[in-house]
Amino acid sequence: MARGEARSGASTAPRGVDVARRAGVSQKTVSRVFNSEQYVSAEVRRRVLEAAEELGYRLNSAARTLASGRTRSIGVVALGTALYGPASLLIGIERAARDAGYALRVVNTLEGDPGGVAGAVESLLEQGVDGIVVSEPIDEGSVSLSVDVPVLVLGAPAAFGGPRAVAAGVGAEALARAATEHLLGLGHMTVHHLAGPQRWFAARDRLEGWRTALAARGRERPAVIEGDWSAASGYAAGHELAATAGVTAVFAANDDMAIGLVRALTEAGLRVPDDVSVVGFDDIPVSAYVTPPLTTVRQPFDAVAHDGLRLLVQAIEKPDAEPAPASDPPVELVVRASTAPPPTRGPASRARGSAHAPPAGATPTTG
Amino acid sequence: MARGEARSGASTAPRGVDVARRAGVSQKTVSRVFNSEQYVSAEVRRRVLEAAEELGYRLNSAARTLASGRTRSIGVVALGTALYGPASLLIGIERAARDAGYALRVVNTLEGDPGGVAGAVESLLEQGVDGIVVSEPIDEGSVSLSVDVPVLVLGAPAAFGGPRAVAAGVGAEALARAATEHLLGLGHMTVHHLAGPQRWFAARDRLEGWRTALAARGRERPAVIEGDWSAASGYAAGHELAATAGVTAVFAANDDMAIGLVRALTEAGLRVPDDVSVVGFDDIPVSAYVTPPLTTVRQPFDAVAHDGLRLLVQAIEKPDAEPAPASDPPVELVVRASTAPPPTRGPASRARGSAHAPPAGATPTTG
DNA sequence: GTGAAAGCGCTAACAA
DNA sequence: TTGTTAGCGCTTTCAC
Repeated sequence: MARGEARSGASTAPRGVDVARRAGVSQKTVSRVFNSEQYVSAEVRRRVLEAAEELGYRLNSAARTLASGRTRSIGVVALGTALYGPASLLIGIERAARDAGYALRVVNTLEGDPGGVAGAVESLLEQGVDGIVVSEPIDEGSVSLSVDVPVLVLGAPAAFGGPRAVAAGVGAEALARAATEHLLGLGHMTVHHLAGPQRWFAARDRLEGWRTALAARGRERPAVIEGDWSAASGYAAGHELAATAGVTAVFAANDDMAIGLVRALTEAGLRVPDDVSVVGFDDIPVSAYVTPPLTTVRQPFDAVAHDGLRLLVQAIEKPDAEPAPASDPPVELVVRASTAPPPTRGPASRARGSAHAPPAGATPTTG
Repeated sequence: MARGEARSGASTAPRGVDVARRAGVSQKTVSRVFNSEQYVSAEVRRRVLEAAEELGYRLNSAARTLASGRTRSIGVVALGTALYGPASLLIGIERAARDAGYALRVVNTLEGDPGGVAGAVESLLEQGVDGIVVSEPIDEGSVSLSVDVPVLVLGAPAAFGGPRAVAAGVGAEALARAATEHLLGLGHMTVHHLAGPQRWFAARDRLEGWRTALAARGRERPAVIEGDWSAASGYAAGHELAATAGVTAVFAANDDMAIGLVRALTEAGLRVPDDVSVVGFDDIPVSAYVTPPLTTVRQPFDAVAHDGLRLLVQAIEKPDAEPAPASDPPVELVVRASTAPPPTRGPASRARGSAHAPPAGATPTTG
């Protein structure tokens, strides 16, 4: 059947042979030009490019994939891109993938989705990808994935992605430790922790960092309150903490919860940071402008996405090379106005209902 | 060359014929089963499925695409997924696409990217997509795109996506009008507007809604301040507005700017809402927990993504059918504590440096 | 209901 | 430096 006839699916788009005919070369030469292979004379290249331009030629990626076995694309399994962290990570991944010459296929797995991560991976495999990024997964208790393409796990143990997976992370544990140490350094006897949902590896890492920092100083470890990342859960936790004696410092596992927490404390008549200091996690865009401006910790999403993708691309293109270890991302604590030394007089002296003092400026201080 | 030999790219994955052989049928029958075609006996279907299961067979999507001309995937051009609106929209698009049986290819175009939207579209076309979603584009002054697949434009005029494009939107103009009317209804003589960057269609729509609401009541239209969506720009605008006489109500084009704005006003000694009322836009998760809880407007991202994708899929699968018009999304104003009637005494009576009264609870009131 | 044959548009291997 | 040949694994068409 001739091209352009009624065969459904037959498109009218120009093919390599059309360009070849027009340029007076073989189809293979057109292929060479579009793959930037060597051994094509400048003159031939020019003619091919010109012919392609005139025809509006575009490589057919399905044909390419079928013939070469390579898709030149990377699949991403993302969870809850509504959250600041995962969303930021996705942006970094997209950029890094594009820079490396890979297109992106995205599957979102909302928490509680049937099939979960495994199902998402399966669907990516069906679409055809050269590698897979599992971004900030939650622990579903499933056995590790077994796939035949390289896997990069972001923000979780490499083992999560199967035996041959590589991993990269924001170093959440070190960041959490820094946040906790900042509070201890201000003189607080201990630090309470408002944790994220413990099904998330990201939440566990932060808890672990907090625990480590307290242990290093031999401090008492108060009971952990577990939130769900939302400001609403931070708010609920805040009311709970306000009713607890001896709370002078709280490390929240993300900024949203910290903001809800601050609000609840304030409503309960506690001043932040005079009575209670609060540290968040993420450095979301508004955290410098809430009242008081939030001391928080900034995650190096770009660096992590970039590093991680480098590992993944290496695993795809040079499967035998030893994977270079991911570099340790920098710890960046942003000190603003929600933290201060503990109150010198006991909690009994807390002035209920008093308004808090005008906080310091919103300009972040990096340390 | 036999399968499994050294030809690079030759994978060892089972093919349709392998399944066919095992099930004792032809390869075509395997294809029928996996495409849910009719005219396959239950017994044959069962055998095929069983054989496929045993072999771990998976359809090869590149081969499918090449043979059928259909990719079963949709490309998304997203801008600045770091922002709450675009990120939320992307989640909705992903879900709607998956429900419709399409995979997603995503290209991020950061503002100022060379090539911009046109370049992103070109790269999607190269990857192979059956349709394209342009999500919340900015006006780059480029002529409209001309592509040979259906285009859905989200949050901008359909014309932006070319002659045959369809469009859907959050109804930002109506939402902005509602926000402005809420303030006027409280008794404010006029409402100032802190606009988003006017290269964004989304920002223009909000400005237009504000303008319309003022015009409808014949009110004076104050000079517009243009921000860049960030809390920092809202903060700068806030200091500017604090120095302007007669400002009693401000409508900010998003919540981040509103939060920065509130902070600047507060620092300048103005109380929100006693001296100045502020309305945001988006209803970001923390807006209920900042001080005071922010009155804002909620965008129906899910509904829009869903509706829009329905249009796009229809354009892909039934190109000749008349596109059903997108339904008007609901207007949802969330009234919290950042808005109140204007101060009865003149601005001169504003108590500089006084702390603001404890705001009302953070529970949203929908109206 | 099922099967055989002919491509889809490209890349791999080898020849010239 | 360029061309030839043979598939990649499916879907399509048409025959049975």
